[in-house]
Amino acid sequence: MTAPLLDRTREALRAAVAAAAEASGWDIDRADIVIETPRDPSHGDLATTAALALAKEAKKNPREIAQTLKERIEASPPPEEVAPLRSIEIAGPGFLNFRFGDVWLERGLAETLGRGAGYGRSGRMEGESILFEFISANPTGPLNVVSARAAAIGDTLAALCDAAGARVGREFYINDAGRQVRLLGESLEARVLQQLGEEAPLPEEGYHGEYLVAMADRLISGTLPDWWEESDREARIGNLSRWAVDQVVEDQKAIVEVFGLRFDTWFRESTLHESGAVEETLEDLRSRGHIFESEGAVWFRSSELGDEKDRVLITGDGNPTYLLPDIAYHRDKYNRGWGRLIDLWGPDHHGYIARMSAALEALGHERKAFGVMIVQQVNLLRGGEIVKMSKRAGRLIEMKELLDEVGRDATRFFFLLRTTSTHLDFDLDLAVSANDENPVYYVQYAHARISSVFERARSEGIDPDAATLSADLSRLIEPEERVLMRLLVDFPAVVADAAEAFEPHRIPAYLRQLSAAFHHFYHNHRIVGSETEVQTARLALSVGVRQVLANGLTFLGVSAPERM
RNA sequence: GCGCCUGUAGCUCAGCUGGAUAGAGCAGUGGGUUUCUAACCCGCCGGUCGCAGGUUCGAGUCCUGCCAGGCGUGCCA
Repeated sequence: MTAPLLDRTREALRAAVAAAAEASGWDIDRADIVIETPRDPSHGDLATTAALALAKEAKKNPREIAQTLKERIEASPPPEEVAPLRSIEIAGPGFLNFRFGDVWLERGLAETLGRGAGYGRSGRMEGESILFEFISANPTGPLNVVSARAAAIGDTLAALCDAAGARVGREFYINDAGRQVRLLGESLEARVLQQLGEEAPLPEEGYHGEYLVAMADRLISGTLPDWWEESDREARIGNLSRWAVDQVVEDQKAIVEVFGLRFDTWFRESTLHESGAVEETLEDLRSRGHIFESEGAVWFRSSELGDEKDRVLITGDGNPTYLLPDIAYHRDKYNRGWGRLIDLWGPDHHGYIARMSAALEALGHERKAFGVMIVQQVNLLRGGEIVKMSKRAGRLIEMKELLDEVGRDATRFFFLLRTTSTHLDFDLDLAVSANDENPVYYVQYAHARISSVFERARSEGIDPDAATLSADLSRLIEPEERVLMRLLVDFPAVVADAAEAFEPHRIPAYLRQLSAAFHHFYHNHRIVGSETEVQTARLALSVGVRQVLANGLTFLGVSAPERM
């Protein structure tokens, strides 16, 4: 696809600066030429620090270099149809500030209107294929709030990378094998027996949550399955575990859907054991020379690949540790054709990154083809106090409770507001508050407000969508209008930058900025009722703004209401 | 001990991969639209960017060392 206007413009300027430097005999890597948006709009539309970067090598005053570059660029400017340069200024220590003709922003608005719901997409990450794995909780209980945060981030990140042109997948990993699942079965057995009036203590490290009581109810209230009476206790535990896992996974699927996200795959660990992929992986590692045996256990020599010590894959009593099937799982992802794997893990897993990276490198994959984002912990605040959570005691805030109390829009918005790597204080009182203290409404309100303006226009027989076709965009000359147009031009780059940096929080930040600019514009200028041609142009601008608000909110999984 | 995250306004946080005078929201305070939604807009108040060095034309951002808080450091998952 054609690159968005801002990307094209930057590229054209970069080329012009590079050519000017080269003609002067200065050597600068094209990629090192930074073309940025000045913080202060009075410094122009775009700026470069190239002269400052060249100062050392050229052994000249940066302002002199800037002067030379300026003259050469003016002598052979970038193509008018991409970057209609109106002036170049030298400022400060040697910045080059570029200013464009009005037509530049008008083209940007035209592009926004032309691409509609597709505006924001680009080809920045074309050719990449990325599989995002997130939530991936043990199927032993309800999803909690950290899972909710990971869900919001993973889903939005995938959407952003998709918009940037990458092929993406969303995957949920179900650890339905191993000790925890067995404990789940044993815990459920105890709950069922208790309800049948028998003395049956919960296993020491079992699951104490109330949800197992409810689950036992469900199991008994129907007729107990045939396998319940099976004499072999092992078989009964196995059946209970499977049954319980299915129940839990169904619940997880349901709540995830309420949260508004769809996984492309729900991958079960057990399939890796059944298919022999676990053994295959071990043999693969062995044939590549990364396996040794010691003290009766099978080890992976991960210390040779950056891990702090070697890791056990098969324990002394012959069972695989969690690591081996997990390596097999990631190996499977590559085998399914994904070029890059991104996992979202909780902070308690950070020590695990080195060994997994080592394993995947041992299997012949590039280190940068595997990445882990640590989603930091969430503190829920109520009345200014941290709500204590404890998994062991069975007291934890479930994702479902959060959604019931706060609702999907506010929950997702709050989780996406902050950088992923920081601990998050989630103020429940603020999130549920339906007043102007709540930042969620600010963006949604801008969208609703524009919708309301359109309703008004239609009541006067004016069709806003038709206005976009006939509008003379050069009638948009007010400063507030130009600010909005510039923000619209920025949008695809904001999306692509957020995707490449894996920083979804940039989207809500941008949307707040855009909303603020619209509220400001709205306050100072009339749309419906202004002079006809101006009215048409302003309606077109509003269509563009509303479209970008909607597109951005869609990335976040937050609704864009017509009225509030 | 070692590893990871964090430390920026009273509170919660941004700061675009090293640039120009460090920004928002909330709280506080004072105003605003008889016209398309006041869940809005405008003003004021508020800063030793944890501390100390270093790198350079330039550091909140990079390097080193401290200080403080959180999490981790299993032949558990």
